[in-house]
Amino acid sequence: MRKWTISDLAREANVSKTTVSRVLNGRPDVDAETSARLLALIEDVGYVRSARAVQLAKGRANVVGLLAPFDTSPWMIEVLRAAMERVQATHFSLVLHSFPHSPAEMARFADQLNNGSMDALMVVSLQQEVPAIAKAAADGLPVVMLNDYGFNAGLADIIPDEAVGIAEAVAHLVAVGRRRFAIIAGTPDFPISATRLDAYRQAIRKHGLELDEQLVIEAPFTAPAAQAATLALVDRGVGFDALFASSDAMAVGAMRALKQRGLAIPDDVSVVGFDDFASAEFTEPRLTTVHNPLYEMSARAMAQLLDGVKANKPIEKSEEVIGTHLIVRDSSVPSRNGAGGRG
Amino acid sequence: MRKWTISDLAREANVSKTTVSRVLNGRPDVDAETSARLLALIEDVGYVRSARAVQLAKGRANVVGLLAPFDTSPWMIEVLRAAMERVQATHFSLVLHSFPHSPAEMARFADQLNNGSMDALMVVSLQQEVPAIAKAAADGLPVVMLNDYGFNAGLADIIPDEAVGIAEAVAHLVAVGRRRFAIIAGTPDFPISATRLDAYRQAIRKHGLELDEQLVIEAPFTAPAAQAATLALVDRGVGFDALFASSDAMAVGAMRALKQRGLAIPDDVSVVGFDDFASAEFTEPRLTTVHNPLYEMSARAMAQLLDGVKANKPIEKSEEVIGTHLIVRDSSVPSRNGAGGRG
DNA sequence: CTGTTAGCGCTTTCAG
DNA sequence: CTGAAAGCGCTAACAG
Repeated sequence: MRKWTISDLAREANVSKTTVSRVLNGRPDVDAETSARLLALIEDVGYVRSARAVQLAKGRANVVGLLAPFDTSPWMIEVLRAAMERVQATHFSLVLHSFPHSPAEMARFADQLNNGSMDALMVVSLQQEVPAIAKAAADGLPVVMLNDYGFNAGLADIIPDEAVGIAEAVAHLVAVGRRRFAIIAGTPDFPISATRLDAYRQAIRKHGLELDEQLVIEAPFTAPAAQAATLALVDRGVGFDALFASSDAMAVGAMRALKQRGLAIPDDVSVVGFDDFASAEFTEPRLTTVHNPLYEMSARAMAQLLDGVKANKPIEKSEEVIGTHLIVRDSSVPSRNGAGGRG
Repeated sequence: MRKWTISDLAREANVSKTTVSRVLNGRPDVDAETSARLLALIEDVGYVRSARAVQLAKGRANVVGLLAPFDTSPWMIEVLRAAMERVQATHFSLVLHSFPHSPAEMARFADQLNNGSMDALMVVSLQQEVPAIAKAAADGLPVVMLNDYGFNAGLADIIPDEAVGIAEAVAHLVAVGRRRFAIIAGTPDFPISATRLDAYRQAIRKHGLELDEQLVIEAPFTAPAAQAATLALVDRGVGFDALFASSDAMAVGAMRALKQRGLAIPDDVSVVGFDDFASAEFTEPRLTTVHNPLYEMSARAMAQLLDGVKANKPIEKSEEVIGTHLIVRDSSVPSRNGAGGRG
């Protein structure tokens, strides 16, 4: 016999398909002897339930979709790790979807949203309005966004509380004696650029200091761009002893520029980044940075989604915030320690 | 009407389900007018085919599974990128599976292998025998391994040709004037440790030189371990001017150690790594390294798998090799350039 | 505790 | 060019 089905088992054991199904699903209302006999047979012939048939009959696929920018982002691995761990503890599967680039891809994705191939959806850093998603959510699909920053109104969104970690960073810088704060801010096309800049400015104020606007410079979120910007910043001639780069990649560029100008890190300038990607361990010196809680956010999103599926109800609009915190490494603590220092 | 089905469409349009199905599948043998009318209706009511029903009827899920170590490996993103790109060009989906850690997880995975939830499987860096996979493959499931190094006999495996890139690296080191070669080798529990060490040794021989066994030291594949090993190596007092670290992470540790001992990179010692992960751009100096062709390997594997599914036949045992090459950055070319140099 | 009878929504011979 | 009928393999009332 090629592949056993529930009917084969039923015939072989002289019971009905229903009974077999009950045993398969561990229902209590089956005679112990019958159950044991069936289980033995199942084991014996190596029967395994057809996932497809179950899905059709149950009207559910036990699949959560993950829509994310796999093409670019190295930090996606953090999101994946968390999602996988949560999913693996259940009977769900995780299926990946890249952002649809062409209209054709968008159409296919919209179909997937509605053809029952997923029971829930997690969307990472979309940051653009996609009506098909909102519609699916309105039709009852549990959807949680990560880092959407309000682009898709009405959907649940989970974002990091960047200000907390940045405030920690500033407090740390003050504690090690820094007073002249500079920042490589991101470009205005990303919402996070302003968020991080504002948080930095506010945090500095809380310490009775002021962010000198001459020490603010914008750059794209890449190492080379930040390097150029930092060079320009140093060349303005306005001294600074603390530099916050709006991302780890930018921090790398900034550190290169500082070294180029003969400034020692951290002795002349303390550098702090944002993200805490794996690479932060590999910079020289190792980078002090604000941990971006992608893992935690993803875990949280997945928990909400799985709950949503189980409860069989959509997820309400909400904006959940996950705290960030500073990871102190070697790029920020000068050896000759200033004011509040402990050196 | 809540959710349109093929029957609803048939009734509404006064045709049979069969005809609707034909139109849905773009079969040519349908009256043009009927077809147009149906298409209009479909568009009109926003009908979308149930993926689950199609899958059950067709006996195929159009899913390729990806079994991989998501918990640890940052380079997985490369594998994912390639796999997603290939998959997105088709009507397949990619579903993720983490390595089963407990027997229970293994049992669940083995079930998935046989319950029709995937039509093909790609396995990354498993490097341990998993009979369930071999069995599924024998039963007709297309399976391709990446970096399995023969642990699962009888299955198709794709591996990098590390020797090519390492030979390039050695040639490069010779060209910039290096003659005293050292290596931080991996520990023997990983097959790649010996592969890389041997390739290095052979390459050096091809240049009429010899790898001094005093300049070989083993360490786990991490930065701290490599740092300690490098310190020990330097302290042996046997001079060297070129150091090959068996991974990028190890190279980072090695560079730290060299700096600790007052050695300049690349002027005193040229450092070359292996992997070319994103972090290689972030080291100081930027790391010259052998590119690990994970992306290419994954793309190749996916192509084979999709072919296998389309042709509806298993994939034969094979060992495909993908070339590697050297990426020259700043850690290897000394400013005062030696022998074959071009400075 | 167990079986009967309908589906789940689509595909596919086989006739016409 | 079109339709009837029989599945795909399992679940789920509803009776007993």
